[in-house]
Amino acid sequence: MRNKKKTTIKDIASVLNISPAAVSKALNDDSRISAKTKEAVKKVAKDLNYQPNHLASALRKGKSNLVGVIVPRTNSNFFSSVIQNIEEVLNKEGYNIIITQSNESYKKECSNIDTLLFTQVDGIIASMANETVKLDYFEKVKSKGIPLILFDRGENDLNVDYIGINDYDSSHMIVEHLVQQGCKRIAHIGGYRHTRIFNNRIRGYIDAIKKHHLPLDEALLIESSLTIEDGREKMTQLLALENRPDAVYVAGDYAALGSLQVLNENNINIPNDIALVGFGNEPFTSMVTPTISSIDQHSTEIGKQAALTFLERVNNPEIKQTLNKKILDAELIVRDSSNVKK
Amino acid sequence: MRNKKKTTIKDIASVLNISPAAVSKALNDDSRISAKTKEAVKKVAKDLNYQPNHLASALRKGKSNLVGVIVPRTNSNFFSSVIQNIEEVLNKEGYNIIITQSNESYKKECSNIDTLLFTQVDGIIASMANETVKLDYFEKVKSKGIPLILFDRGENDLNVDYIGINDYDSSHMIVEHLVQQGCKRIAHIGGYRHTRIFNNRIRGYIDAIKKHHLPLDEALLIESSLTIEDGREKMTQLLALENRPDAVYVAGDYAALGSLQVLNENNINIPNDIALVGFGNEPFTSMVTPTISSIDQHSTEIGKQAALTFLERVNNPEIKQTLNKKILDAELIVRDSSNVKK
DNA sequence: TATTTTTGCTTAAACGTTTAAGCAAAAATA
DNA sequence: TATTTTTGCTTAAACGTTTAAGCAAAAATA
Repeated sequence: MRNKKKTTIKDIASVLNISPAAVSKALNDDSRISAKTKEAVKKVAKDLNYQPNHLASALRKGKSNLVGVIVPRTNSNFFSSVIQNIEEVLNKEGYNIIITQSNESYKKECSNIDTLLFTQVDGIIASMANETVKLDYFEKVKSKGIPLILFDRGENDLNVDYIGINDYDSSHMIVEHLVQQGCKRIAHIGGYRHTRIFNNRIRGYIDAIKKHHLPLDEALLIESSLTIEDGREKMTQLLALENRPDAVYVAGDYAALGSLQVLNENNINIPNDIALVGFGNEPFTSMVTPTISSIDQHSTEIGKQAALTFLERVNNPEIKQTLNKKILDAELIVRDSSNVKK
Repeated sequence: MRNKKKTTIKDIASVLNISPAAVSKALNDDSRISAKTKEAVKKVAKDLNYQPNHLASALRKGKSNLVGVIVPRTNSNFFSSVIQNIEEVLNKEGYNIIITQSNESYKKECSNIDTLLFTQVDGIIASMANETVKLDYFEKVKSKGIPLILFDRGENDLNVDYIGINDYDSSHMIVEHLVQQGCKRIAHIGGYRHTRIFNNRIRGYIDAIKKHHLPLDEALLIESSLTIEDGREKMTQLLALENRPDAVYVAGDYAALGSLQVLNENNINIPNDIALVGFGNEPFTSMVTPTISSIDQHSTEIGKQAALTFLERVNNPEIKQTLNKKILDAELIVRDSSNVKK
């Protein structure tokens, strides 16, 4: 029963003795086709198991109804949640998404962009790889004239839509919370300064420290790749100081986890000896011992906003893309690692 | 400088005063085109920033060079690693992949299949949703005549290629390990029996228990959805027994984590009072306290094999698809949760 | 009833490639 | 030198849709 030859509009047309054009219009509910014909066409289409050829219609219409999504990795609660929400919004509007991952590599990101452009996507929603400094490939997307929406990891210089949280304020929230817990020497294991969001967190940290008249010690501000391993290393480095911090704010949950492991291994009481706060609210922060306080980035909202922003762009192509930031407030989830008991 | 009008083969042809056909052949390195012409064409293509229109070539060639991947969720180390390896192998052969997630829902899985078929993928590599019992949509893929490759969660009845680990033997490995640790009452929180892999784990558990002449108590064998929450619930249920188990083998790491939380909350010593083994080797198993022993499913190898199997199918379309299982041996990673100290 | 508008289609071309078939010129062979 | 083969292209059609333009018949309007 295997029907290798695919049913086309022409097959339906010849069954009903009408033109292929009429079939196409009937299937698309054109107002100039009679209800009777529409019904007949749809019945035959079903009987013949007709599946429209997306390639042909996309080619003819110059629109693929596909949206490309690029994330550093899918294996993260934040990104997979953003993706899920992008998908939900876009599916309703007849778009499908193609997910690709850069694995934090600039080279992979470039090849992802090429792949997506090659597939003729109608737009790209992306969060940039850690490695990415050169913006040439993203400029290429822009020059194609299709919408480019960035989230979380973006870049002002691209002058496109951006959805993210307020990293600067988040740092303030964290420092304030730690001060309230009685901490007086707060360290920051931050991300790479060249990435805007991490730079904002660092700036927020510095300003908040100044605001509260705490010591702003160079040794307490460390740049990191924010992997588990690097979190371990940087925490070890902090413990080696003669004047140890009494709180550490880590700009990523994975690095915070590495830090926590080192603290536990050294029998340091968390949060009484050293309090710990992470960033990202990954599920494991509430699984480990002690549970880690962290910043929730509202992935649901970011995903929805990214999708809606794309829709607005694609439906109003006459409006020129400009820098357009939507900044959401983040939320600090206080857990055991920074909840000093009285 | 925004060049809205895309460069086509015709543009290149008119610059060089040759036919579009010659340009197409030059770009595809056809042997009947002179080196001189090829060079000229490639230079002009680059100058005009020519990007081939994938839709047109796919339509004409009847081949999209896209492969669809369906996973229950991307937010899992196992699946994201499988995907990464599928991608690596297929990219080298000129294929790109489209990732979709079913969120363990049958309905979503069906719509994913429709999307992928609509996009004219050349094949589908999938791991089935927990919910899926009816195979009609997968039959639809088969009836299209494109390769269908299943991994991890598959179904014999579909008679297609399958790559997975030996679940039956894995259960034996786990029970044997627990027996060696001195455990005498081993419980199993298993997945849904209707899913083949979970059924195999259950069968393996039962046979291994019999083999070692241990008590096969109905109360010790529980079916579960294997979420964190359900793991908590089922472990609570086990603790309520008058004759508690001294070891619990959980068929999924998330549920194992829920179980671990309940044990910790009840101040039960792991592994001395109750030993615990999970399944899947998710990264968090080595992050929690105590670390959880688990089965590694060789995601790298599964991804590669799935991709290679697809390539073999697509390059040999004349060979009829039949049930063709590639079963890899899994590996038990022993950690603190089942390492009884002497 | 004569004219205008609407309905329900058809015809033909197009989207941007690829490819089978063919042909003249050049090169190789006899 | 005559014949055959190879080279390097062109021509034309096709993949499966969509859509602008058009036209006859039916319906609405004057």
